[in-house]
Amino acid sequence: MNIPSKYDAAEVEGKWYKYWLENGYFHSKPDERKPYTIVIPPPNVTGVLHMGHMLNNTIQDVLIRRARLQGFNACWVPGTDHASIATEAKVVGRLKERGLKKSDLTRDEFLDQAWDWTREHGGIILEQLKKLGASCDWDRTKFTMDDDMSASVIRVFVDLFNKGLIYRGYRMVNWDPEAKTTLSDEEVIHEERQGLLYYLAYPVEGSDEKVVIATTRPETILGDTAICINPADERYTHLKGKKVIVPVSGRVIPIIEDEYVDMEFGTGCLKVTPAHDVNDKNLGDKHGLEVIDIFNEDASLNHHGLHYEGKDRFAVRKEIARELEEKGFLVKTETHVNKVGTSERTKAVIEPRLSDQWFLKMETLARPAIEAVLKDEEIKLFPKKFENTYRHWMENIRDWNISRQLWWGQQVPAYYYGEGKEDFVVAENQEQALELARKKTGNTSLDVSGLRQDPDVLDTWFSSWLWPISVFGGILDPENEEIKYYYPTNDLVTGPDILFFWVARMIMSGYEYRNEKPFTNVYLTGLVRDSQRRKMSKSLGNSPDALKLISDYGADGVRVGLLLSSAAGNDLLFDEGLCQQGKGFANKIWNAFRLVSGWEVSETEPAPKVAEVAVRWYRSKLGQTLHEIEDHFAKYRISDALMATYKLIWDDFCSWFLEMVKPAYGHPISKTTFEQVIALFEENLKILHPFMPFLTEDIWQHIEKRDSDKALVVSDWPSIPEVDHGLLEGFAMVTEVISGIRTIRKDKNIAFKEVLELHATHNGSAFNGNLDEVVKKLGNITALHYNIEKVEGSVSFRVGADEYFVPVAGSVDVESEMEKLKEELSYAEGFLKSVRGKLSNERFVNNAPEKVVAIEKQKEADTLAKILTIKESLSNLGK
RNA sequence: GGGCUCUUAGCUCAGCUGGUUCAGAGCACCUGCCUUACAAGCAGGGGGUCACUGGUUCGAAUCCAGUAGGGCCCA
Repeated sequence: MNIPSKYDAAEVEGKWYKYWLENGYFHSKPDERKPYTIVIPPPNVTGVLHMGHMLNNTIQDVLIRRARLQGFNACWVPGTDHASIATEAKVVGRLKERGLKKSDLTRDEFLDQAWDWTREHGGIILEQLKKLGASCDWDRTKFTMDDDMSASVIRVFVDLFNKGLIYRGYRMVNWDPEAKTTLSDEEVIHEERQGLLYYLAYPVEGSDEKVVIATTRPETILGDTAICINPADERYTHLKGKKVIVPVSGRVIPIIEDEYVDMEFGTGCLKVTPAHDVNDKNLGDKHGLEVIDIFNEDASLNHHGLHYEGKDRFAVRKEIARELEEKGFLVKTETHVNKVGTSERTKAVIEPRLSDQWFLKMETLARPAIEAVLKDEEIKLFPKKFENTYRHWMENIRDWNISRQLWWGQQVPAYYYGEGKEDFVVAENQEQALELARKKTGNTSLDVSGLRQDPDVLDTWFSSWLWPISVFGGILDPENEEIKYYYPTNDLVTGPDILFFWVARMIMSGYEYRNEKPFTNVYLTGLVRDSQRRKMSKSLGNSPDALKLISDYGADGVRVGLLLSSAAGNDLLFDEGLCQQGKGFANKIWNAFRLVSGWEVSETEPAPKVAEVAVRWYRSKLGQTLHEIEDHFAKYRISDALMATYKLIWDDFCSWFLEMVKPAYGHPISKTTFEQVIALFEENLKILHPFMPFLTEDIWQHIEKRDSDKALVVSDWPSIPEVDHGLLEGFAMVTEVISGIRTIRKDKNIAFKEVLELHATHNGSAFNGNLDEVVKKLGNITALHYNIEKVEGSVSFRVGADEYFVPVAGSVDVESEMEKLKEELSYAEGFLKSVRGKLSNERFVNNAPEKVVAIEKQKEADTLAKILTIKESLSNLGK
């Protein structure tokens, strides 16, 4: 075998990814095998790969590659979403650079621009995923704005409308004045902001009295239509039925009473601005108040703002505060911390705003989704703790505002034929709409020019909530082969931040449109943070360049680095050192391979006993570890599965096994042993492949020239070897013996090359099945003597109840030997005391299970024996 | 303000239905080694009142209550 001395990740990764693609290993089509399906959480089409994506997709790749090895028909569907707000913001930004405004373009012209942008930037992120090694079925790549995907969305809208679940409502919505669109509640982030609480005095009509209210938003007084007091508040009883004059505008508004008012907050007297606060809106509705909207869509003031018309809300806040002060209306200000809603996308402060929007009723849709997760456990969340969060949201679910005042997305399929609120029809296309409208109005001469489609588009999540169905064409053609084969999918891997946005809604659409769950397991990853626990963000600049990491540490190294510290649901504190560890691991395996491949193989050399026991032992160890790994995977503890693999390969395979089978310098290895070593190496590669696909495939192909259908990526997951527990226990004891010998070498400055002899108090039975050969080889021991009571001029150590002696040249330091023995003795005596304490406690002996008592008794016996040997050694030394 | 959740070694975290899997892992740290696969390595080692206070129990990191301090979600 001709092996390069250095592992060149960059070259290897490019080569094997290409090979995998050329051979279509990632492509799936329905067949007689069981499917294993994952749909990717579609990233934003114009985004770039960040650490969150890397983690997320590494986990998906681990799962899908393992499933592929296990013989499932593995299908990982990739794709992107159109991200209305983000993409539209970017397109608007680009227009601005050219001195253009969105309103300068027609809708179609604007959409052309958006498509241009998508074509230029879209797919970058998918190319980056390939660098990471993602084994997606690229032939299936979908985009939420593909024709069939959009058609699915429109069909679902029409269907839900016809079922009475979609309605148009005039509601208080979250308005993003920068993007000039509404946002769903979930897209609003509440932040604490330091602000001022303004105390304003409103003159009471027809008296000299003034009533003081407290507000954080003095500019909204221009939209006030009432003052509200608590009917139980005796301070204001005398004001009942009176009116006050709004400062600056001079409008006269009523004083109303409602128990909603918190008497403790501020002055206990509340200004009511129904157009700009959702609670005030409710009060207004209840008391039949006028609604005065003082803002334009960019949150500058309109004509109700009087002399502030055209100015921004924050500028007006300062200016009106000054005016109020000058005119004597401002009593005082206090600093005040309050929560302000901001846009997830644009960071703009959200303005509550009344407008016509489309809503989806959630209550009936939520019902099966609640049961599936919390009752029937048809769908499992990992980690389970998220079920509480899920429950809380689902049980308090509110209707979903699905319209957005944007152009980039699926246009709401509602067609208006008149000015009345109900003068519209909903249909999949204009022709059907026309037909419906003619029927509804009885006006047969109505034509398309009399129809006006709603200008708004649908929320991007209204596309992605159908994702597991629509990628397989399950909405447009519910009986097609693909959807029947691949749906429901198996695992979903995503972040907890979109548990409601996306996961919960997919579950709802799944039951509504397939009458079946969309996936069985939901693995929620942690957020990737930096080592100071800060969220990774562009503005902080603490997010490492994903591709640079891959080029520095190799994709395998980065994958290992990310996975090692990402216990499910725990945030991952990213540290480049972890990638370094991953790279180091790759290097370790590479060198192990170089060692093995450098051995000269002899046909005639018989397999030594030590190699024979080594092989038996490693098989057992492999079996034991595979059981652990299976268990970890079953619980979605991917990092633990990796750590178990890491220790198996590094500690057990490299440090113990290879050292045992390694032929003496200049000697060949027996053919039998060599073949066994290679076979075990291959089993390691299979287990490791999901985590480190490139390195493992490369070594696999170096081991021997293989036909294309024998690539590692499509080989088979190891069957679990039988575990010989007795052998594992014996070996564990042997490692302690070897460790004892090594410690003596170190203490006495004896080089490993220098041979030693070992004397043991037992009769050799503790070294069953050639384990003595292991001691000899790894301890560099020439002779083992059994049934020894004591050896003059030797250093001793104990493993279990047995004592071992190593004769050393020169004088033994009796003092320090005795010191060590005394320490051991006092520890053992202390231990004995605690065990006897338990055993002498009647209630323990009577109440504890027999097994536990027996264990304690065994401990007592073992410790007594140990104490005896230590005492003997001490007295021997003392002679 | 409401709900959920967490606090274990210097760091990041395991520790299941209380009992030798009970105090662990990885990294970091310290001490030897350039031993012919690997110094990105090998061998050895130190390090924790399991946040605090009570309770239940023969027995508590584990169960219960309270306190303190983080985090998340919602209003």
